[in-house]
Amino acid sequence: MIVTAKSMKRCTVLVVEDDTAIRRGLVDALTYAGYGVLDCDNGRTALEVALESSIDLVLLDVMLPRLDGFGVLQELRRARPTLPIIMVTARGAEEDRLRGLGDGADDYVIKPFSAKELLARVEAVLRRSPQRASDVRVLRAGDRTMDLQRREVSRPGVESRQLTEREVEILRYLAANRGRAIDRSELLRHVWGLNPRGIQTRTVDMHIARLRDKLRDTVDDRVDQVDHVIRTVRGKGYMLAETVEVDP
Amino acid sequence: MIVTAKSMKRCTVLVVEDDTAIRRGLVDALTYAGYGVLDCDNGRTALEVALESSIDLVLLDVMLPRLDGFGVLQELRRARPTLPIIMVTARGAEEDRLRGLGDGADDYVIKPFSAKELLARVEAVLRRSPQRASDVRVLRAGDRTMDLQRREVSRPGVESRQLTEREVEILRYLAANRGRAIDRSELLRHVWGLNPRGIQTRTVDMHIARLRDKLRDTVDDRVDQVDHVIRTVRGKGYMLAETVEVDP
DNA sequence: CCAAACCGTTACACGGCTGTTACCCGATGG
DNA sequence: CCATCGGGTAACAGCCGTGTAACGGTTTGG
Repeated sequence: MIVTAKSMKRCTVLVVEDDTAIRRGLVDALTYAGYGVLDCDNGRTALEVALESSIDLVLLDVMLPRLDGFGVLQELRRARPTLPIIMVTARGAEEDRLRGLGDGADDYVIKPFSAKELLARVEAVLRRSPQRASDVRVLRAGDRTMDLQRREVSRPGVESRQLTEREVEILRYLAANRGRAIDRSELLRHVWGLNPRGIQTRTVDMHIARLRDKLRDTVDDRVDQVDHVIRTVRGKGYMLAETVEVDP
Repeated sequence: MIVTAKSMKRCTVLVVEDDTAIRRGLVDALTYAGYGVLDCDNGRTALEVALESSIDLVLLDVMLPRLDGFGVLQELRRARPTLPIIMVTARGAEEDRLRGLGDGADDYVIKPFSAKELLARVEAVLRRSPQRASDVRVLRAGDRTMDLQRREVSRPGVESRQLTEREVEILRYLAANRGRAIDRSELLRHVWGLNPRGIQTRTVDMHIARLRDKLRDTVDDRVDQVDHVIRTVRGKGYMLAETVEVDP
């Protein structure tokens, strides 16, 4: 399936490639598939465009005049850590692929490539696969550490507190969907495995409260600090504060 | 971070996929990430290779000639119950994923996928798969010494107590999988060699209790100190406390 | 052959986990 | 300003997971 899904918004791709013929081929294929396309032929311009325009994905050749692909890759990663980037490497340049992946590229294609292959990879990278809950192992917020694998929350100098299975699952789900407020129904569905019509219990709230209590941990912690881990979104639900780091 | 951790041994992955282009992509990505890679294009050969060579993980396509992915999965599971297996399914084949997970696959990736996504899945599965337990010799917790080789637990000034083979194996397995709660099923599988559906026996608990008793050893030891060696993770199982040192 | 060690099962008591209810407070909005 | 609503949490009761004593069967070693 090459055609973009109905629900998918029209994405804009930046093509960075100095060979005019190849560049045109890329632009054509992407345009035909329904993407918006910008293109340029050197690294420095690529950086400017990528950082100023609203780009959803970058197709990045390795061999470029003025600033090579790796330079662009590193700069881009620093400025926009989540921007999807696909490296375009020549056949036989194995070490380029390794280096690209190591530097944070999402994928690579090998020249020469078919339009079908290219589009498949673009689609794969754009389909931002949500982080799987099972991958979340550790959350950090300030000096607090929430170790979901060991099921405990700890901070330096304080005895660690154990977490319940439910509490772990709540944190796990919030972490896997961070950046978004989760309403109580969704939590009940995914953590409890229920399928509630409306909410009439305060179960979720209670568990959040107990969780916050364990996070608060020692009494000296100011209450409003707790919101720096689990934030209440009034009228909606709860979400992980954006200051919380999520480690795999 | 794509690069495999320093501490992780070099793992060998078996790629089973009949589409040549996709197979090559898989092999490339894995090779460049530092894995050893074997590959084959049909189910029957896959079984032979997986059972004869020393494979650490299998990437298994569902659609295969001669013996389909599920057949391979079941055969493999019977022969090597703990071998990590990732299924590769086509987009939209929901029931395939469910069936795969039900049959004991550890994870799945959906075609098309990016190299980064694939490597993330492989890493995640390898990370949570059980480690080899054979090279654990001595555990230390405080002034207690558990010598798995000599099958005894000792502490200064107290007569040492002998451990049974089962007790040694339990400690060994917990030590090899430190930092993770092990449920009773997993222990029954790895220490007893059983393949339990549900748990209805308290055997594991009993052995843990006897083990703790030997660890408690002298009466002066406070009960809650025992949790500093084998910790109960309620609703899950047991795990070695993080204060326990593991020597090879 | 006996005794001791080892092992799995059963039974039961305890305590932790959990969902519910009730009540309070602050926010919201007229 | 008051009325209403949404959220925080104290208190409680039921359930179920866990610890372990006791028992009987099996194996091991003398």
